[in-house]
Parts: sequence; structure tokens; C-alpha cells
Amino acid sequence: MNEKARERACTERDSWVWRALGDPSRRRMLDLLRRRSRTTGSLAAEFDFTRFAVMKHLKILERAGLVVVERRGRERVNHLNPVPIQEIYRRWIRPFEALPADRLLRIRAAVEKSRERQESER
Amino acid sequence: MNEKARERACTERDSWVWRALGDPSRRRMLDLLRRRSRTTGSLAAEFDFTRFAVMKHLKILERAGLVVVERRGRERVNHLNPVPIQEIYRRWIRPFEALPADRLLRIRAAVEKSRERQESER
DNA sequence: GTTATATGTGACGATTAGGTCACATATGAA
DNA sequence: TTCATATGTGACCTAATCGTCACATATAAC
Repeated sequence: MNEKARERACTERDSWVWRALGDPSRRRMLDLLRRRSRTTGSLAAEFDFTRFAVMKHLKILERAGLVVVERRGRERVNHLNPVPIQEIYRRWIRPFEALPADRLLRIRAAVEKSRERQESER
Repeated sequence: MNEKARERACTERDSWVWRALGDPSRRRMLDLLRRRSRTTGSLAAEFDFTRFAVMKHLKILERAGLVVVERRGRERVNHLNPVPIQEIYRRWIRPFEALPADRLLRIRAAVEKSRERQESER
């Protein structure tokens, strides 16, 4: 029961992060911000769609805590914050790596079979 | 330029996985499947919405490679496949952990400031 | 002050996604 | 064969999401 409660809490807390990471444009933004921090305008120049759309994406990333804003005069510098991604890893990715070996074998067999099935369908 | 091409390819290939992970119901499904493999019906019993909705979710998870299906007579056993999640980690999570120390300090300062700002707004 | 630049807001439209429904198919057991 | 059970398909509705537009605000430089 404790585990269930923990799961549920994590799901809700991480929800904004997952939503933010779900969009390819936003992932590309994070990739750009990973190299160096940028102002909103500088970031918008990298995308085909309008600056307003970029701002919306940044707002979503900020809400998720993935982007932190530093005001510098009339500019707005967007920094990438890696912490939420690390938390996602600890709560979601790592547990999925720790499956028992017998299950992994069985899953691998199922993957093989489904691959064969897909190929025979062609 | 090589790096850019690699990024782009990764983004597109992982796109289905991200989409699949974006929904909280699907994440809960993966959590259930992590404990043990289940038939579609058994899985559907855990959710408030209909079995058909569960099937749609399973289809999306399957398209992303996160769920592998094993036919067993008239039953359909859904296995969790951890491989795509591991790939997500390698291509997306780990690079974000490797930021240089000076940038991390600066980002941390920005996080602090934005937190102060948020608190003063209350 | 005036003006140019950088960022923010509100309303709107098109597309997609999550969900339900009624109905169809396939397998195991009697 | 007959019937119950497990899974699959097509059309539909609703709500959220991504993008645009016109307009508003704030700061730096002159």
C-alpha cells in the first residue's frame, strides 16, 4: 500500500515534466539550451514557427521546472535545469532497468516472436 | 554537423516512445506491467475507463515498443519491454546530467532567484 | 521624452488525443 | 455444434493542444 501511494504521488508530481517532454519541439529546445543558455528571441530564431509559439513552449517547460528564467534587463535568459530530468530517471527509468533476469529472458523471446510475426506479415 | 544529424535522428526515432510516456494512464499501465505481465482484460480491470480505451493505450505502447504481445490461445499477454526506456535514458537523460560544473552553479543560482520571486509574489 | 527592441497577453481556429458506443471475430469448453 | 469469454474494429463526441493573429508592456539608447 505504501508503494502504491508513492507511485501515485510521483505520477502526479512528474506529470508536468512528462507533458513537457512529450513534444518534439520542446525536446529540441532543451537540446539547444543544453549547449548554452539563450534569450527567448535567440531561441525563437531557431524555429520555423512564431516567437509566440516559442514563448508558449517555454512557459510549459518553465512550469515543469525544466527551464529557469533569469531576468537581465529587458532580456529573458532561459537556463536549462537538469534536476527534473534526473528525478524522472530515479523514479521512472531506473526501476524499469531492474527487472529480474528470468523475466527479461521471457520478454526478449516475446520481442523475437513479434518481430518474426511482423516480418511474415509483409 | 554530425552531432546535429544524430540528434535529429534520435528525436524522430524516440518520438513514439515519448508520446507513449506522455500520458499518465499509460505510465500507470507500465508500472503495473513492471510487476508482472498481464492479459488485456486483467489490465483493463485496474482502470476506471472501458476495456476499449485500455486497448487503445496498449496499441500506443506497443507501437512505441514499450509493450510486447505474446498470443496465448485466445488470450493476449502484454509484457513490458524495458529496452526503449533504456534508449531514452542513453540518448536523452544521461547527456543532460553531464553539464559542466560552472553552468550548474549558475543554473542553481537562477533556480534560487526564481524561487524567491515566486515566494514574494504570494 | 521618443523610438526601437524584447518580451508578454487574450482571443481564435485546426488538429489531435482520449474516451465511449455498437458490433465483429476468434478460441476454449461443454 | 453451441455458447461463453477474450480480444479486435469502425464511427463518433469532446476536450485539450499547437499554432496563429492583433495588440499591450517594459527597457535601453538616443
